[in-house]
Amino acid sequence: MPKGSYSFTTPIYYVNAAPHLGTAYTTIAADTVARYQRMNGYDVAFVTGLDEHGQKVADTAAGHGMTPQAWCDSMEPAFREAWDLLDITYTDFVRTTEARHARTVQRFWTDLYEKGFLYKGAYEGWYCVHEETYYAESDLEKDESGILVCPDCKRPVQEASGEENWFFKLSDFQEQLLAFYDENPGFIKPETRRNEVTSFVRGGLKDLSISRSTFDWGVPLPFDEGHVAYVWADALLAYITGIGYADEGRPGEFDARWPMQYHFVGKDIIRFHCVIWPAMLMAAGLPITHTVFGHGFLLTKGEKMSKSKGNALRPSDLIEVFGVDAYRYYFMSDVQFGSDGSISMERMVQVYNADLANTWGNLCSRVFNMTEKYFDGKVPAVAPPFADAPNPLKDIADALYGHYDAAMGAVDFSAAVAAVQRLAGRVNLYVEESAPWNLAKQAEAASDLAFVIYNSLEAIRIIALYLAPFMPKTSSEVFRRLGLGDPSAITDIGQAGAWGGLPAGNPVETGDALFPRLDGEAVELA
RNA sequence: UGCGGGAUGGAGCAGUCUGGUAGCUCGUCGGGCUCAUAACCCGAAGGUCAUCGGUUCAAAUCCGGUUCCCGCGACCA
Repeated sequence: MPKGSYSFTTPIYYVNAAPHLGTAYTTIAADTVARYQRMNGYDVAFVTGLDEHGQKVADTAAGHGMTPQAWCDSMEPAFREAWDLLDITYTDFVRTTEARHARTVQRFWTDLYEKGFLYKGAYEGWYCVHEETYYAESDLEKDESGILVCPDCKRPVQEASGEENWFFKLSDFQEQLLAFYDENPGFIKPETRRNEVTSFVRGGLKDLSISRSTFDWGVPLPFDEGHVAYVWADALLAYITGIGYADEGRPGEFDARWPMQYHFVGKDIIRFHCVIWPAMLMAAGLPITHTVFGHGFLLTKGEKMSKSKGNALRPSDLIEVFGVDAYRYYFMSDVQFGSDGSISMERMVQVYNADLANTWGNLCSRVFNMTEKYFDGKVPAVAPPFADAPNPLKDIADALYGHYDAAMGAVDFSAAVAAVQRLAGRVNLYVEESAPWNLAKQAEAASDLAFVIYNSLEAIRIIALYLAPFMPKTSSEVFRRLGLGDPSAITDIGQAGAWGGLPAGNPVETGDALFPRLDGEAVELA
C-alpha cells in the first residue's frame, strides 16, 4: 500500500548545452531519491525535461539551417540517451515546446493576469541582444571608446525603453516571501543558501518581465497577441506540467502530487526557485514545494568545470571506464550533496578500488566462494541454538534502516552510503574474526560455520538492498546470485531489511568479480 | 565593490552551532591471515587545525583584525 506521493524535479535543462557532468549529477541525485522512495513505499513522480524556448535557441537553430523545433528535436535524443545510459527512472520528461506545456503556461499566466498580478510596461534601461538580458545602467561597463557594453559578453547594448513587456508584480511579494522563509525554515537547503536568499529579498525586489514581443520562439500569451512567455515564466512551469497540471488526460494527478517534496537545482539557479517561483505560486494561490535543495558544483582542481577551461569530462567517457553503477556511486558518496566537491579521475579510481572492488565486491566474492566450497552453493540453515547467539552483524543491520532513512530523507547521500559501508566493513572484520576456513577443518564446528556463513550472506543481502538506489544493476545482480528477485520491486525496504530474510537453501552463485580492480596508471583519460 | 563559502597530517573531507584528549576515507611504512579481486585484518609514522591578537582554567571550536582561494550578482547543475 503506497504511503502517498513523493514528487520532485531536476531543473529542465537548457537544450543548447548537451548533457554534462553537472546535469548528470543533479539527475543522478534525483534518481537515487526516486529509486529509494519507491522502495520505501511512495508513489514517486520524478520530473525532468528540456528548456527549449528563447531567442538563442532560435538563433542557434537558424545557424544550423533548421527550424527551432527541428533543432530541439535533434537535441532531445542526447538527453534521453544520457539518462538511459545512467539508468535514470524519471516519470515525466517535459519539453517546453510540447502542446501540453503551452497549455500550462497559458492557463497559469492567464490566471495571474485575471487576478491582476500583471501589468504592461516599458523596461527602463538597457538590453543586450546576445545575453537576452536587461541591465540597469549601473550594471553596465564601458569599453575603451566609452561605449556602454554588456557586463557579461562585452558587446554594445541598446536602449530598451522601446519594448513593452508584461510584468509580474514580484515586488508585491517581498514581505510574504520573507514571512514564508521564516515560517518554513526547511524551504531552502542547505542552510547557508537561506541567508543568501533572504538577504537578497530584503534588499528589495523588482518586478519581473515575463514576456517578450521581439521574438516569437516561445509560448504565446493568450491575453496579448505578439507576446510570448519569457524564460522563467515558461521553464519553471514545466514542473507542474510534469505532474498533470491542466491536463484532462491525467485527472486528479496534480492535486495528489502538488506540492512537491523537492526541487533539486544547482546553487546557481537557487534564486529563481526560491524567489520567483514561490511568488508565482503565491499569486496563483497554490501551495509551495517543501524544499528547494541547491547542491554544490563539481570542481576539478578547484575550478568550476566548463568547456572554455577544457576541464569538462563527458559522462559517457566515465561510464566507459567505471561502469554506470560506479559512476553513480562515486558522485553520490564522495561529494557532499550541497557543498562544492572536487572530483578527479585519480579519486574516482581510489573510491572505486577501495569501496567497490575491495570492500564490497571482494566481500561478495569471498563469502559466495566459501558458500560454494563449504555448503555446496546453498544458503546454510542456522541451527536453533544459534538463533539467539550474539551477532554483531545483526545488531548493525537492525539499526541501519533508521540511520539510512534519516539520511536519505535529508538527501544526505554520502551519509546514507557511509552507514551501509560500515556494515560491509564490519562483515569483512567478522569473517576475519570468525575464520570460517578454520571452522571448516573441524567437523564439530559445522554449526558454527553455518552460522558464520549465513550471517555473512544475510548481511550481504541487506547491503545490496540499501545500495540498490545508488547502484541498481549491481544490487540486482547480487540479489540474483542469492537466488532472490529484483530489489527494485520492493516497496517496504525497512521490512525487507529485517534480519533473517534470506531463506536457507537458496542457491548461491559465485560469479565473476562485481568490480574488478582498476589499475590507476592504466585509467588515464585525455 | 556588494553578498556568500572556504583555509584541519601527502590528497579529499568531518569536527566549529552546544569550547575540554584532533577524527574519517585514500595514500605511505611494518606485521598478521589465506576464504577472497596483490584482497581482508592489526599496528605505526605524519597535523603548532591559514595568520595575528582577545575572551577563558581550557579555543580547530567564541570575539576582532589580516592574508590567500573560490562562488554568486538576476537564462551554464
